[in-house]
Amino acid sequence: MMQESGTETKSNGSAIQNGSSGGNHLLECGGLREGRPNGETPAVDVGAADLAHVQQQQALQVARQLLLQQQQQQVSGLKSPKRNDKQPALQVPVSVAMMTPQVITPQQMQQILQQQVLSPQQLQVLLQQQQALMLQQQLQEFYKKQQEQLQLQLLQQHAGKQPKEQQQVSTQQLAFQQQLLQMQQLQQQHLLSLQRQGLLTIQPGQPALPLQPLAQGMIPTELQQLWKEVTSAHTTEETTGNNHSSLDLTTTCVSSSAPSKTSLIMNPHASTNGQLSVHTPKRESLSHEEHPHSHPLYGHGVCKWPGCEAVCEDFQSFLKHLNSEHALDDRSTAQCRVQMQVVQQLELQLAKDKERLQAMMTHLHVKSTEPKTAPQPLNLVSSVTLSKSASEASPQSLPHTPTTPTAPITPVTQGPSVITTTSMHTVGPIRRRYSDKYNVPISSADIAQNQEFYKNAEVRPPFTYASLIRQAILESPEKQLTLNEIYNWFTRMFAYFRRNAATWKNAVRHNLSLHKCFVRVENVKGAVWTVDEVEFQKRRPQKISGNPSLIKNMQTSHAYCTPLNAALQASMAENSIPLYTTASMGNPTLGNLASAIREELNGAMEHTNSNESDSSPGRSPMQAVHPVHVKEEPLDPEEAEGPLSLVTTANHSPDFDHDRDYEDEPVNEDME
DNA sequence: CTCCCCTTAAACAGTA
DNA sequence: CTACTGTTTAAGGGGA
Repeated sequence: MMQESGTETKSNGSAIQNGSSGGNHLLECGGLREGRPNGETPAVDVGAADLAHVQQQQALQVARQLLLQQQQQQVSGLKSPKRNDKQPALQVPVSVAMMTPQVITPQQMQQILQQQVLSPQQLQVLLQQQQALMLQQQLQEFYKKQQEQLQLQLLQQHAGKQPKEQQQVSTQQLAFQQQLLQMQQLQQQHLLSLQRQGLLTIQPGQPALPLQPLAQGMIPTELQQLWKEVTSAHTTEETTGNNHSSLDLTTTCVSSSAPSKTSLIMNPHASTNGQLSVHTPKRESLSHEEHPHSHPLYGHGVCKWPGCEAVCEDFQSFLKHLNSEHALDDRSTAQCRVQMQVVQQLELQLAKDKERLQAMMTHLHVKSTEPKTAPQPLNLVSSVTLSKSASEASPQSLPHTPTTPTAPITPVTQGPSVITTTSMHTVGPIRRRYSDKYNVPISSADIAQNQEFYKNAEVRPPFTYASLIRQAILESPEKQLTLNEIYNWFTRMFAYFRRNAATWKNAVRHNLSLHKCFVRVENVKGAVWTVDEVEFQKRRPQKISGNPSLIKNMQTSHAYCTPLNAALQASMAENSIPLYTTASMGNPTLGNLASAIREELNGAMEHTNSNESDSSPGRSPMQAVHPVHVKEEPLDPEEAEGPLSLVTTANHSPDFDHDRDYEDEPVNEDME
């Protein structure tokens, strides 16, 4: 107000300005800039617990590769201090291992990962090598199986039981054989090209690979995928008689799969497949039984093509949909690339997080299974003190330190994430924004995990400043915080905010001033900030134009959520993990997640029936406002005051020392 | 393309 | 004077 001299209509202007809003975008999208002062790219981070199953198989491969490499190193006289005796049991030739992924148990894998011998970059490289190798192996194996299958079918055909069907089958099998030939040729070409690039040395444990060839590594999988479709469709056809779509699909795809072009086409399949060794046995069952719905892109009656979610009644319609909507075009190609990135980063992230978790547990000497499943959205309060020491010990510590279990305070955390982030970004020429958003940690299984994650990982939280500020305030016992306390909450809860203080603090102040939902309350000792929930929720309805599919909307309305969601859905579906889009509400873990998302980012729903049901007079955030109007609506100036009651009354607290434990920052908490 | 939201930067004023 | 707190404005990016 005091500034009236400078610019007139200050106060008015702000009021109007604030009237609108309703976004819950995350920092992720808009926020980051390459040119930032300290330039730490907000990271790639996903608490990938949800993907654990999916990743496990992949991790097994990585682990194996790790071991092999280690062995080689050892042979050549390099230090490998931490290996244990398990290796002999693990040194399975890759090819064999491929066929029997179970050779290495998850425990073994974890052990390997725990040894932390490799940096994230190394892991990534290994991962890619592994993918290429694995694809190769799988392809070969697949061919064998296919041929066997064909033979079998041919034999059966000779036996000739039902002429009609068999005739159909025979024509199809002719096509199969032709395709098989084609594929074999393709495969050989591919093999050659791979080997030419040095990508596919048959010997394991080779040095770092260029990243790009990975795309080509997908080709075998693509073919494999095609064949899978063929077989599944084939079996389906035998019963349904509708064979055209599937056959067309495959033939067109195969024919169009000129070595150069195809590399990108089927990447989503490839990615999904590639990391799931599970498919190996699955394929088998596929060809024998009827598993029409086992298509990686199809599940729960929905097309799982990232970002699609089209409803397909049955598998046939799905195939049609797939054919028409996700044909070979620029968009699909781009999506495939994105998906590829997603998978890569998730894989990497999982490994990293496991590593981190292990280090954390080691550091804290905690039992490995943490029962804590925070029922609340983002209540980090409980465990704050615990992690404080660890997290704040070193904002940016060494990149990668094999943690000795005895180390008192181990810098387990941020280094890797930062590094990987940058490396990932340099890797993918693909739209970086996407990648960033994909890596929003929403994926982690529960909130608590996210909290820990953010405390330690220097990853930008996917929440707006407003959401975070609100969270900070609501978590406080008095529902009010001083600016400095808010600062401290930020630094305490998010490793990311332990740097660039000037920037984000400015942003915090800016948000406090800008948003009506934050109310400054004069106090004896100064001023505290409170949250006007009504105001806060006012922003929500705009986007979530209330309707039954609200949850879904909310997810799609969050940019960060959507891509990741799509990616995760596909992955989770593989493991029959309920999607939090649709089924999450019933699921304890994912339900938490979903509710957290809602709480954190939208606030609307949760508060309607819980917190603020009383303070929001009869206007459900959803229905109250029509989609758009809000913007210019010059909301009456007094409305900011009305609901205040719920907080203002509490602002007596003479000192907030119980809430301010700012060892972390030299800030002036005791300024008076 | 436009509108809106969010973030970031920065200027500026008041206060301790 | 300096540092902190608050308020505003503006620019730029991204999503709808």
